[in-house]
Amino acid sequence: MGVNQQSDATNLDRRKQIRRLAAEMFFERGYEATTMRELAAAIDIKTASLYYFFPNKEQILFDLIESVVKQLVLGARHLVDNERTHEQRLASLVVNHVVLHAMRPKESTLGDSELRSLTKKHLRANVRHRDEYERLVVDVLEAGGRDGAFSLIDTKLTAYAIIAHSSHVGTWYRPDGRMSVGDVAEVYVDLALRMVDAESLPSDDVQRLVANAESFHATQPT
Amino acid sequence: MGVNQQSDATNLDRRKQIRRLAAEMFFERGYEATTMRELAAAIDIKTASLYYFFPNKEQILFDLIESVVKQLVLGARHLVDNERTHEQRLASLVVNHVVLHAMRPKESTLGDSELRSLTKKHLRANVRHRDEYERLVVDVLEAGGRDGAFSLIDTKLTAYAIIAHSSHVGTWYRPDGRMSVGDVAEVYVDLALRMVDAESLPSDDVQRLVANAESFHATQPT
DNA sequence: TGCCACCTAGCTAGCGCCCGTTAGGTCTGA
DNA sequence: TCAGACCTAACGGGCGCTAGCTAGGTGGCA
Repeated sequence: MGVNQQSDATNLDRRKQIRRLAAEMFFERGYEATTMRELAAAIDIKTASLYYFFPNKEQILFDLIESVVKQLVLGARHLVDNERTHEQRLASLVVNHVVLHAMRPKESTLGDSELRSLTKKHLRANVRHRDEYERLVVDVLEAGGRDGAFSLIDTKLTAYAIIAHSSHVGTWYRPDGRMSVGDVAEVYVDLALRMVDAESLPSDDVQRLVANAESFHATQPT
Repeated sequence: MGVNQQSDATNLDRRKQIRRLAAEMFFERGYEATTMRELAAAIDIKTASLYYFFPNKEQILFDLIESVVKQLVLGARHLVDNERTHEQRLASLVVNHVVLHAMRPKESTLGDSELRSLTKKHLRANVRHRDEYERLVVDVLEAGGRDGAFSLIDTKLTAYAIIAHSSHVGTWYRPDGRMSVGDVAEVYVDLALRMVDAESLPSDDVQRLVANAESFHATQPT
């Protein structure tokens, strides 16, 4: 071709470009329904060239799913460790979850809907991360329960419920909708606090957490 | 073959058998990843014979998804209409949702994860049903809010959250686990009532609803 | 400075396989 | 005898992936 040498300014990180478009297509059509030919066409390279950057199709999916769950755990630890009260710590978890799912809805959702397409090895690796994340949530709930800040109906199911409905944000949130990420996060924090029968947090507190989460996830490698 | 004439006792409802196995395989491997050949092999008929019962693959998926969402709406109306207080009416919705998702986890989950594989026409039909269902939940919440029985943070997001985390039951519930359907339903009812800041319901009340829901969904055509 | 080995980022061509679906035949019980 | 419930055989096409090539840089060293 010769014409395309500098077509993109981001010519140097084709990998990132592939991942971005793959996330979009896997999210919209599903992993199995997306073909390497379509993905290549969307990027305007030949199919075989994808294999220069990734060894196979499944590795692209795994990279996407893995990066999100790692980021989720990293963000959760980072935010929780800075907070003192049980209410603030639970709020950190919810804010982290909602903000990441609103910032990267496509990749985030893949981790819920396309796990079955991973190889056994990759699936195990991912389940380990998800268990670790679940553990984090359960620990915060239990600590609050022990100290009397929370009244828990069922710790594990409460953790499941908070994670499940917070993840759902990725499927309906639109940046140009009626609510900002901060608004959405505030609602979900309030809901979570009610679920454990805790005091509500002042809005300023939540917005501070949202700002922290946004800057943490914006500056992270990927 | 000649040997297989009466192989199953349910020889007459091959359609049901196909649907049951398709639900299982679509749930476990995904719709796109399941082939008509595998499905036929699991039933022990030839691939072409599937086309005697269904015109194409997508119709099987649509039948499964559609039957669940219809059942969901039917059950919700049936249960809600019999209850008087706002707390009982919200509890009805949650119980109906949880019981159906625990009774038919595979079909239920397809309606959340495989919608994108439907044709445009079928998708529209399904979205109409889902919107109708969402409307039902929103209406119960708003009525409770108007009468002061509930204190709502955000009606629509609360509805989303309740639907999302109650649907999640389908992915983790096992009949031989630590909790019965009744136990699970009770937890989710309590969580939902907390989310709207309402009084908790006596356990007897919830168990009565569970029994109603179970018998309603057991005797329904499909 | 000039040359050459090597690297990066693609490319062409095609292999081997599996996909959903169909046309048309056959067996069996009522 | 005839219709319902299957079957055999195969079509056309798309799939993931690979072997092997190449144009244009980059770095080391004679």
